[in-house]
Amino acid sequence: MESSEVRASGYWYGDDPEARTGVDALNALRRYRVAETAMRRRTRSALRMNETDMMALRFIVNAEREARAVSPKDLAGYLGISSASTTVLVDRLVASGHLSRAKHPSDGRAVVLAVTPTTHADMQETFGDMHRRMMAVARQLDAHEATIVTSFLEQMSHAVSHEEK
Amino acid sequence: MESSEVRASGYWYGDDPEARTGVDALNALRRYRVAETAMRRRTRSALRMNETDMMALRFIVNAEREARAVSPKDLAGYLGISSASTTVLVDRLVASGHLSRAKHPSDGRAVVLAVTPTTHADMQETFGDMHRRMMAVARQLDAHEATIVTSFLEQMSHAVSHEEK
DNA sequence: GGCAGGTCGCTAGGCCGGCTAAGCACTTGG
DNA sequence: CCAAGTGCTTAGCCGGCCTAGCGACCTGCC
Repeated sequence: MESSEVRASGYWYGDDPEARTGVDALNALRRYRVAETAMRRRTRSALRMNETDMMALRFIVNAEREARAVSPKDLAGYLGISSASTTVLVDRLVASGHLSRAKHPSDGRAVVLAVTPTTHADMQETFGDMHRRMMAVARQLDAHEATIVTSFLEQMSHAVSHEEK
Repeated sequence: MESSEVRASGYWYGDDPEARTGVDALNALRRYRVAETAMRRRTRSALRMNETDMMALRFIVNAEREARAVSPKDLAGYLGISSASTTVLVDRLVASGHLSRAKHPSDGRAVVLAVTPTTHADMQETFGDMHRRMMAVARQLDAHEATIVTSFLEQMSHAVSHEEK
């Protein structure tokens, strides 16, 4: 209904062809989401793995980075799936050689999960470059710009979360 | 590895407590994604519907807004699922009273999909407020800010899409 | 010390939503 | 006017989630 005024607010940027409006920013945000979703799908199919399995591996890799042990229960909580589904998920990842199960040193019921060295390297390779590119873009922002971007995204998060009227 | 310098670049904002860095912006982007994902899950469960069905309805509603007829084939293409799955999806949505099938006026093979008035209203109600809130945030940006935000998001999209080295 | 109740992970079985293959109804080009 | 193409559907399969329920183990109370 308001598409006719989309480009109407260049009043103080004059007719700078680079001038953008808030609506452009909104569209860019939508496009980013699409790009990210596509990236996830690509990664998933490249590694022959579903989204949940991906997230599980990333979670465990990150936990290992800070020397934190991960149990199936932790994983289930993080992923928001049942413990039964988690068992099957871990089975899959063990079968595909990405993960190993080990007994918990002090609790006989518990299991400690660890990624195999190969997988650790694969994850690094798969996400390392992308993460570096994103970081490079982020670092280009000066404090002024970072504040604007951060504030915009925080407000958008709020707009999206705000279920109460 | 670089967490120790996260807040180190406030050099020209001085010690303004509001000053942010690119890394903050990156984190805000990640948080936005989480918020959006959560919103989708909430909506889905509120409407007792899966993600694909949601997207299908939104697609059809938007198409109707611009008086464009939607066939199952169009839907399949948009959603990236097979025509068989689309048939079943349409069956579901017709059964739940969200959608109706009608014969195409000139092509006897084709089907035209339309949402029921109730659904149209429901969708409006469900997404209307959120969309308005997002639009309100977007409109607060002046051209300068919008340019910064848009450029950041475009570069991030690129960073994420860039699969070729 | 030993048992009652809680916790952890597993197995079994069901459902949902995707897929491919194949078929039917209709359109269209030679 | 029929052969090939197109749109949608049906049939049957599979992956990944779920709940229910089990055995092994831990722990707090007597």
